[in-house]
Amino acid sequence: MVKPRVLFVGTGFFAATILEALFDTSTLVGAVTQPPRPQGKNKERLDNPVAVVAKEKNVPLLTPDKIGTSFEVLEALTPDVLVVADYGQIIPERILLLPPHGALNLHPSLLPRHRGATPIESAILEGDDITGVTLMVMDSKMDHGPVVAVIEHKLSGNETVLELEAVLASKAAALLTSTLPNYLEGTVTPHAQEHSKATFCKMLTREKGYIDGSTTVLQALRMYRAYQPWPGIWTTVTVNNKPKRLKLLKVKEWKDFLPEDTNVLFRNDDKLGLKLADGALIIEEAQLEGKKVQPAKDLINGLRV
RNA sequence: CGGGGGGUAGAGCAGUCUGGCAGCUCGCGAGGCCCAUAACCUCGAGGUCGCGGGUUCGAAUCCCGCCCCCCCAA
Repeated sequence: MVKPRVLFVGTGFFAATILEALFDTSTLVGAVTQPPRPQGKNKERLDNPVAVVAKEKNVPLLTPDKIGTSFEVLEALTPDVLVVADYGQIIPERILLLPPHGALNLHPSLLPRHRGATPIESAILEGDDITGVTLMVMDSKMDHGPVVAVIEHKLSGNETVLELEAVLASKAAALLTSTLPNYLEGTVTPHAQEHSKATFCKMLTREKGYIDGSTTVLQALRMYRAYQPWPGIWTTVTVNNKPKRLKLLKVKEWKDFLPEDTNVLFRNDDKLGLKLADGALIIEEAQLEGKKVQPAKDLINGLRV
C-alpha cells in the first residue's frame, strides 16, 4: 500500500508525539507550526516541540504567522490529507478543504465534551471519570465536525495534566495510525456529534489559579493537578502590610484536620497549613513573589507563621 | 528604554523611611531536664550587612555607579 501524503499542523508536546508516529506510517510532505515565540527570562526564541521533531526527521517545516497566508505553498505540497493537533490557530476553511481527503483533527477529549483550547485540564478540573481522544473531520466550527474514531482513557483522579497529556498523546498517535488508512479508503463513516451535549473550555489565565478560604479542598487539589506547570495555584499573603502572591508549588491534603480559629496560613508543629472552605492543605513548597522557591520550614521562619 | 520586589550568620527574614552597640526564628555546638523525644530550659560559636566609590565624628541605613536573584507583563 502506498503511504498517504500527510501535511501535519500542530505545535505542542501532544502534537509532536503524533508527528513522530506519522513519520513511520506516512509520507510527511510538511509540518506547519507556530513561529518561535520569545519565552523565558532571556526572551529566547526556542523551537516548539513540533519544530524540534520536524527538524530531527527532516520534514519540511513551515512557520507562518497566519496559516491562511500560506495557501499556495501548502497546495504545492499536494497532500492527501491534513492532520491537525494542538495548533493554536484557527485554520481557514479553504485550507481545510485543500487536500482531497480534507482535514482531520485529534482532540484530547471525548467530543462533544470539552471543545476548545484546554480539554485535558478541563477533564481533571471537572473530575471526569473518563476521558480520551477523538479523531474527527474538521469543519468551519471549532471541534464541531463528524467523529471518525474515539479511544477512551479512564482517569484515576490523581493524575496531573502533564501525565495525562503524555498518555493521551500516545493513545492519539495509536488511534491515528490505526484509523487513517481506513479513513482514506472510505471504509469508516464519520458520524455527527451530538451537538446539544457540547461543553466548551476556555484558555487558561493566571487568575484561574487563585485559591483562598472560599475554595474547597477538592477544588484546590483538582486545580493543583490541572494547572501544572502553568498557571499553577496561588493565594495571597500579607508581608510587611503588603499583599504578595504565594505560588503553591507542592501541596497535599491535610487529612483529618479541620482548622477552626486559625489564620488562613497556620502552623502545626513543623507543618505549614493553608485553611480552605472545608479543610486545609499542607504546603510543602511555595514561592513568595520576588523570592525563590522555599520549603515549608523556611516559609515558617521567614513569614513568622 | 516594559512594571515591580529583593541581596544582612549555614537557612529564612526584621532593621533602612527618621544615620548612633548586628537583631529574630530555625539550624549547628556544649550542658541541663526527662522513662523518652523532632518537645522544653541554659550557655555558646558563627557577619566583608552583594561589589566599588562618595557624604559624615559616625553608614546595613543617605548619595552615585556596578553585579546578581526573583515576581509580573510579553
